[in-house]
Amino acid sequence: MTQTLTAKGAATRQRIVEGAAEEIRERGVFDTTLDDVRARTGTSKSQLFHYFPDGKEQLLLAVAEFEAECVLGSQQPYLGALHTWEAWQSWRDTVVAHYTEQGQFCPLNVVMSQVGRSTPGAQAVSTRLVERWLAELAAGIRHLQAAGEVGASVDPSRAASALLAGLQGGVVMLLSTGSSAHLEAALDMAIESLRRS
Amino acid sequence: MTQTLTAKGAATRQRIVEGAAEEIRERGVFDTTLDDVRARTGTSKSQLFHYFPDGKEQLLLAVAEFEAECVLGSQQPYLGALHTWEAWQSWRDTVVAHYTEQGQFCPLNVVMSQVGRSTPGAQAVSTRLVERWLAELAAGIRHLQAAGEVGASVDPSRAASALLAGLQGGVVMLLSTGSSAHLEAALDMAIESLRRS
DNA sequence: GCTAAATTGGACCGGCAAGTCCAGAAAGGT
DNA sequence: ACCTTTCTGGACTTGCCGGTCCAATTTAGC
Repeated sequence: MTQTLTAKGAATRQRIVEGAAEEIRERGVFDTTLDDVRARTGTSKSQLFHYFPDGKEQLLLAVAEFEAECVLGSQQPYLGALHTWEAWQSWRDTVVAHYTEQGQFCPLNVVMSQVGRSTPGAQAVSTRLVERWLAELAAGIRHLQAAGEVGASVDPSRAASALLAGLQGGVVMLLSTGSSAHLEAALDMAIESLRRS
Repeated sequence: MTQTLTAKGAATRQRIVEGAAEEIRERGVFDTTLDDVRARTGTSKSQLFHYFPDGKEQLLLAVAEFEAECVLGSQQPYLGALHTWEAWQSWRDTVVAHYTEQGQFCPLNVVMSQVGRSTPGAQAVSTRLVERWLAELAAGIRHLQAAGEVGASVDPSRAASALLAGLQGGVVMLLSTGSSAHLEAALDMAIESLRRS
C-alpha cells in the first residue's frame, strides 16, 4: 500500500471507507455506485481512485475488513471475557439487541453474504472473521469447562461452531422475516445445551 | 399471468427459469446478465421479455420461487415424515450431503441472501420458504413429543426455529469457509438437545 | 387452408456507472 | 522560498446491459 499518506490523506481514505460501508448497509452492494460513495463522502472520482487504485474491488475489500472489525467490536466487552454464565447471558443479550435494532443495516450480512463472496480476497476476510469469532467462543467454553461448569465431554470448538452457526442463521432469518425470535431461540438453545452438559 | 401458453411456450418459459437459476448459482445474481441467460438457454431477447414482461425483476422472482421449491424438494422424502429418530438422522445426513456436494452452487443462498433481498416480492418468497420449513420441522418435533420421545416442556416451534437457524448459519459458513463441520455440528447439537430433553 | 394468436430473431437505443486524464491546489521537507 | 510529492476537482471516454421494436415464423382452432 501507499507508504506516503498524509494525516489529511489518511482521514480522507477513512471517510471513504466508512461512507461506502454505510451506503452498502443501506442499499446493498448491488446498487451502491462509486458516485453514491462520492456524493456521501464529499469526494471526487479521482480521490476514490487515488486511494484505491484497483477501483471498486479494492474499496469493497477495505469495507469488508472494516465491517469485520465492526462485527467483533460490537460484541465487546463480553465476547472477550466469557468466563461466567452471566457474561454469556450479557453477550447473548448484546447480540440480540444489536441485531434487532440495526434491522436491515447489517454489517455481518454485508461481509458474509454480500462483499464476502465477490472476490477471493473478500472471501478470505470473512473466513478470518469466522476463525477469530470461533476462537473467542471456544475460549469461553474452555474457561467454563476448566471451572467445571461445562462437561468434559464437550468439544469446545465443535460447540462453538454450532453456536456461531445458530447465530449466523438467526441473523439471516431476522433479515428475511423481520423477527428476532429465531436468533433468540438459537442462542438460548445453544447456551442451554452447554449448561446441561 | 399469460393465460394463453402453448405447450411449447411453457417449455421455453421453464427453460429460461432453470437456465437463469443455474447461471445465478454459478455466477451470483450480481453478474448474471440477461445476455448470459439468453446464451445459456438458446433464446432471444424478445423471448425473455415475452415471458417476463416486467423484465429482470420478474424473472428473478420466478427464479426465487423455483429455488425455494428446490430447497424443500431436496430434503424429501425425509422432511415430510420426521416421525422417528432414524428419519431425523436420515434427514440430517441428506442435508449435509446435499450442501456439501453442491459447494458454492447453493439454491438456499440464492433465495435467502441474493435474490431474496432484492425486491419486496422476492422477500415474501423467502419468508414463505422459512415458514413452510419451520412448519415441517415443528410437525416432526410434535410427532416425537406425542410418542414421548421428546420432553413435553419443549416448545416445538421454538426448537424448530433454533434448528433451522443452525442449518442456515451452517450453510453460510460452509459457503465462506468451505468446511461442512459447522453445519454438522449445528445439526447434531440441535438434534442431540431434543433427544436429551 | 385460413386467420389470428403465440412465438421467435435480432438489430437498435439510451442510460448509467466504472475507470481515465490532466490541470491545479495544498502540504511537506530542506 | 522553492521544489517535490500528495491531494483534489471534474470533465470525458468506454463498454455494458436492460429494455424496445418490428418483422418473420410457427402453432392452434375451425
